[in-house]
Amino acid sequence: MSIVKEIKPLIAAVLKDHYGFSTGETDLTINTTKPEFEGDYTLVLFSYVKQLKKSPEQLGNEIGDALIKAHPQLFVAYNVIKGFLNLTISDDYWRQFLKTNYNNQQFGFGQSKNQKVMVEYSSPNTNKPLHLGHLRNIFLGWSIAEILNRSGYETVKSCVVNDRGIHICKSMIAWQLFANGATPESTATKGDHFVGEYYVKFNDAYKQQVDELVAKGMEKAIAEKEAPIMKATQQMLLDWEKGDKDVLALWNKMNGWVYDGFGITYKRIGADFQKMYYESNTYLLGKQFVEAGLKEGVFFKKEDGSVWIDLTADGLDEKLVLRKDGTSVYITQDLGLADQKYDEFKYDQSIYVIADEQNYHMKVLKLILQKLNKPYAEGIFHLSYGMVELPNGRMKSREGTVVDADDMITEMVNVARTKTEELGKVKDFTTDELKELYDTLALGALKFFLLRVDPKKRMIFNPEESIDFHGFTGPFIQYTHARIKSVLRKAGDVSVNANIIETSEPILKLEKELIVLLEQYPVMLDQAIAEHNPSVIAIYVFNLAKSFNTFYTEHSVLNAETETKKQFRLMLSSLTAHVIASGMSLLGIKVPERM
RNA sequence: GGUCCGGUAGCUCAGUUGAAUAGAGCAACUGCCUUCUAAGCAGUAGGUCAUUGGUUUGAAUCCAAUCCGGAUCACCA
Repeated sequence: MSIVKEIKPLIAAVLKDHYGFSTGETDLTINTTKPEFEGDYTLVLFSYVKQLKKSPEQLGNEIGDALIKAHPQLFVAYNVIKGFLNLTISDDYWRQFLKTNYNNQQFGFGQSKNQKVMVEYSSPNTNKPLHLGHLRNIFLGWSIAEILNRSGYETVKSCVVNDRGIHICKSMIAWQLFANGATPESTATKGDHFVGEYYVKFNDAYKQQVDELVAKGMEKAIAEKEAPIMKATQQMLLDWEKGDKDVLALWNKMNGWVYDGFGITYKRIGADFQKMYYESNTYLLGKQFVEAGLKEGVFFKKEDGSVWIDLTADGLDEKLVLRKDGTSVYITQDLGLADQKYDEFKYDQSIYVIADEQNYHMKVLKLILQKLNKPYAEGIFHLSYGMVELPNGRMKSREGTVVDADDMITEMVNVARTKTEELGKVKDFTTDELKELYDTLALGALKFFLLRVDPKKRMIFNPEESIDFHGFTGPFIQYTHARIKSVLRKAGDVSVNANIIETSEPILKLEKELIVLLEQYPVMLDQAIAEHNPSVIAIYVFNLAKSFNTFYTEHSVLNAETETKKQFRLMLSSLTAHVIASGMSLLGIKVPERM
């Protein structure tokens, strides 16, 4: 149990015993004490001053006295400044914490929650390669699943591949028209990039045809429908739906190329899925909901035969759930897929990692399922994230302003190589070791960059400036880890005598700062889960690394003042390295032994 | 137009269940490598927390209005 959770009921008890004042533990405001004051944790007193008719100073002194008297093993000192009661926790408590956990590989992990959570993420289209926006999605989804997993939830990572529709047909038509049978192999191109090129070719040709028609005097809106290449694409979609053999063969072939390409990228960045869904299999789902919904009066039918739900009472609009020709729309298949997932996995929670442009859609999805009284409706959570934008606005694939995921990784690897060579610290590494280190640093920098920001906020990426390796970055934290490991290696295989710290001298300020932070790790995990927000972990691990570096510069571990100090600091360093490695692994980031 | 999200240092972001003098990183400037990794540390400078009003002992945080930016409201996906 965390120290704050431990303290709260003790304070509540004092308030009750001395003043007959009942307060919920959540009403107590306890913060870490600011470094300029004496103490570890601080109780804010203002809220009780009025009700108890005492001055903050008097109140603080009385509570402080009572706490020390009742729990001398826990509280050793206090001071009151203005309305703040600063409490000092005994060194014994911190030593005990360190002793219990310095070698505990499970530190921070939660007990089994007996709950299953599905996390759907990535969900790419098969007509173009992954870009920076996908990376944010993938890193977020993977990370939140990992955080849940380590905290005791059973997780199932899933992916819906958007493998059908007009956009896929565009690449297919363009390939038929312009490829002359070229393949990824024949052109030595990664499959997803290869197909993406034909998607671009389609758009170029389409634009040209529209311009020609407009030049001949046709109205633009009509020209956009009449362009021959567009008509051919629409015909192809119809043929696909009819199951035309040749079209299906081409579709399978081109999607296969894309999957090969995605596979390479997924493997490199560490993305994985336990369950794949393909839209070509799910796009007809959900029609049974329409029947049921009509019967229950949740949906209604218009004269033209289309089916709707009226959500105006919930502050939304009327939403179409079935076209007049009886075909499904997007929301219909999402209803069906939610149901299918539940059938298969009986999830307690289902998290959808989808960009915030679909906030409305996801709100409607959950609302409809609630109105249909689906047992799993409450467990649906949209992990909405902001778009990654360029300094001059959104990335547009048609305008060629997307930052390609593979290119981005390659560039980061180059930066990692350059910086490593400049510093020349790992000249004895083999080629393989160097390759691994560059990958570790490159992906560490990239993942940290995308995960350190609150998912809800849209973020700006400037391709002109490569991602930094100093300061609030992945490599800074990786460096700190390598540094600690270096010290631990030099210390040798010291089997730390945990008893030796029982009589140790006072814990110094910078040691205390570090140990207090370490103790908060499990609380951070809880917070990250409560907020569905991996940036909580990223910020925490950064602060931990920073705190270690300050300590490290000021105090020597191996040449500590006394042998007990040395033991204490080795344990402290060891736990710090472990929490850094553990926290970073929750973000999907590896930490090197040396760099 | 309706709904939702955002506006904090030159830049990128924390802080938003109200609490001490609003914090980091980058960029700028100044120091620190003969002892554990300087991808580091210490320091200087940089703020009308979009604006106005309100609630409160106390507001970047809550409420209202306004300004600015974005998303969304398709028989598109």
